[in-house]
Order: sequence, then C-alpha cells, then structure tokens
Amino acid sequence: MGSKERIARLKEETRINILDASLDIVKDEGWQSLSMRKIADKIEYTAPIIYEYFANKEGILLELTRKGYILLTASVRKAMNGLSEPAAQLEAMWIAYWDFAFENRELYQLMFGVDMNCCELKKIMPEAEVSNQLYFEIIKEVMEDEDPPEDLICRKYYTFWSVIHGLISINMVNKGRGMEMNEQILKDAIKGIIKYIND
Amino acid sequence: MGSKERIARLKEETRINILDASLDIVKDEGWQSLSMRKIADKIEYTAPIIYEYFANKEGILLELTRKGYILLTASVRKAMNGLSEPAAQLEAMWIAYWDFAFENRELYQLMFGVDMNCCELKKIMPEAEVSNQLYFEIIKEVMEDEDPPEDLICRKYYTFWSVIHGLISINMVNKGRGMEMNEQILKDAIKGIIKYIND
DNA sequence: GTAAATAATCTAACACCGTTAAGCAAATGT
DNA sequence: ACATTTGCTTAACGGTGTTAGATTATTTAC
Repeated sequence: MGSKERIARLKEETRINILDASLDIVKDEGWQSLSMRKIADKIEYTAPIIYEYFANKEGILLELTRKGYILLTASVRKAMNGLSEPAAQLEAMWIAYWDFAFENRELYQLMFGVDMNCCELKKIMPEAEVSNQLYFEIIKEVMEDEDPPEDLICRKYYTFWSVIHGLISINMVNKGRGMEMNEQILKDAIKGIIKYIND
Repeated sequence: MGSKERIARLKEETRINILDASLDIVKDEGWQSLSMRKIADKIEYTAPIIYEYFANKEGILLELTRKGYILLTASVRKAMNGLSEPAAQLEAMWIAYWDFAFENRELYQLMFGVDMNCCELKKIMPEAEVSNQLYFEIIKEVMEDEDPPEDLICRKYYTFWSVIHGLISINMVNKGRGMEMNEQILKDAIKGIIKYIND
C-alpha cells in the first residue's frame, strides 16, 4: 500500500505549489494584491482547499517568512565558510545579506517589513524632505573637510539615518522582549558615527 | 453673511476629526484594522461623507503622513536651535528624531513602514534567530577585546544590522530615483563599522 | 462487483472591506 | 412660496478572508 506515500507526496507538492504561486503573484503585483482567490486560480483550485494546507492567509505568509530566513541563513553561512580571516568573513557575510535582500526583494520585504508606499509618495510630499535639509546643513558643519561635495554629505546622512532607523525598528519590533535600547546606547552610537564621519 | 465662514470652519473641523479619529483607531487597534466605516462610526457619520473630505482612504493616510513629517521637522528644528556647537546639535537632532519615533509610534510606522508583524512572529520562528548567531560568532572574533560580554556583541550586531538594513531600505524605497548605492559604498560602510567596533 | 465509507473538491454564503450612485430631507436663495 | 443647493443616508457593486454544506470521486469492505 505505497499509495499512501504517493498521496502524501502529492499533498506536499500542492503545498509547495501554493507557496510558489503566492510568491509569483507577489513578484508580479506586489504584496498588496495577494489574495486567496488569486492563489487558488493559479494552482487551478478554488479558494477553500487552501485551508487544507494552511490555517489561513497569515499561515502562508509565515511559511514564506520561514523560507526567507532559511535561504538567508544559507547564504550567510556559505559566505562565512568561504573565508577564514574574521574581518573578511564579516564583510562577506554582510554583503551576502545585502545580496539576499535584492535577489529576494519580496521575501526581504515580508521578513523585515520594508514598506514600498513611500516610493511614489515622496514625489508629491515636499514636507518629507524638509527635515533632511536641516540634517544636511549640520552634517556639513561637522565635517572637517571644507566644502565637501553634496553626495558625500548625502551618504553620511544616509549612514546616520540607517543606524537610527535600524535601532528604532529593532526597538519597535522587539518591544518588551529584552534588548531594550536606552538613551545612552543611542548617544554612543551617534558619537561613533560622528567620529566615523571624519575619516 | 459670515455664516459662510462658520460653515467652512465646521467643515475644517470634521476634516480634522476624521484625521484624529483615524489616529485614535490606529492607536487602539493598529493600522491593519483601520477602516472607513470605523472612522465614520467614531465621528458619528456614515462612511460616504468621508469622501467629501478626502479622495479615498489613501488620502487620509497621506495627510497623516504629511502631519507626521511636519511634526518631525518641528521637533528636529527645535533641537537644533537649542544649541550652537554643530556636533552637539547633530546629536540633539538625532535624539529628537528618536524621541519622535517613540512618542508618535503610529505616525512613524506610517511614514517609514515599520512592519509590526514580526513582533510576535519571532517567538514562533526559531529560524529567524539562526543567522544572528552566525554573526555573533564572527563579531566576537573580530573584536579585539578577549571574551567580550554577550550584550556588547549584541549591540555591535544591532549597529551593523541597522546600517545594512537602513541602506537596503533606502535603496528599495528610492529605487530608480538617484542615490543608488553601489557595492563599493556598502563595503566602505562595513569597513567603517568594523573600525568603529574596536574603539 | 456492488455497496458503504471516506476523501477531495466545489458552491454558496457570511461578514467585512473601499467606493459609488441614487434618493431623501433640511437649509438656502430668490 | 417655490426652486435649488447642500448634507447626509441607504443601497448597492465588486472585492476580501473564511466557513459550512453539498457534491463528486475515490477508496474500502463485503
């Protein structure tokens, strides 16, 4: 009675089909327009059978997130194992992380919640750029280099923003669960970047 | 006939009421469950009248985003004007940014798309922590300090992650529109942080 | 081989969503 | 007093995630 296994294999296959179909839809039309009925269409079933494979839509997203983490970990590990000197390893690992994000854009968005709304938003929202200019001014003054080029300031600003925004994200996501950042740590980070700016 | 103005003032008032009600709902139940009908309920109207004040739901979010940016800019500017020494100014400005994010959590999420999904997600997803440990190992090796405390490594990791994640976010959001980050810039940033790590 | 039981799948429906059109009722202009 | 505009509501459309019930196909038992 090996048909049990064959059936189990088939079930596993449509489970994977659901995940693949979902990712395909998202790649074509974005997370916003992923719906159970569209998934069902793509795998040539009707919507309710999806619930035989996943508890609900969130379950699908969860599984894709897991898939993302596994892929990411594999990439990072591979980069690590390819070298032996720690500093070089660390660099390669972060580059692997970076590459993963852009090779698996949709998964990365799902895993870390990068909202793409802002994309066209900034064009019609001048207010979004006002505060930037304040930072630009002051960064320019902090830089020891006299009259630094615009794009260098820009890069410094983005480095700053990255750190602060990243720290905020962590604190919001990990809220309550250990690892709370206090103001001292924030100040340390800022001082560190200011020092880094003038290298 | 000054009643024209009175009416205009009333209209402006319910416009503000809509925005306030929206933010209230979001503070109570999150962005996910903000709906036109709920807003209408809260301002004691029916859903369609909202469309007399905003083109659609996105219009409301857009206005709240604008409000966020104006508030943020005011905070940052105030911090800036309170000091005169550039480095101190810069620090105060980023602290103001930080404070804004946590005093206006919901607005910050809207402005920069911090997805709160992950919050409870990480508890049921051990895969999400595997790659962290790889980084922990290597960061430990890179640090010159022999046998550094766990939470210091953690902090260094988060600094790294913040920069990389921030840079990725910028590149995803600003995709196509100038300011593209190439690998060289990424590598520079990584080298910079490695140097910063050992201070 | 036929009947019963089980599994696989679909249809229909529920409650909600954003949004629009039609209609009513009160206030306004003439 | 009548006509017109305004403010607001009800009803509906097409969409969403999800569930229950009916239907069909497959397997099992005799």
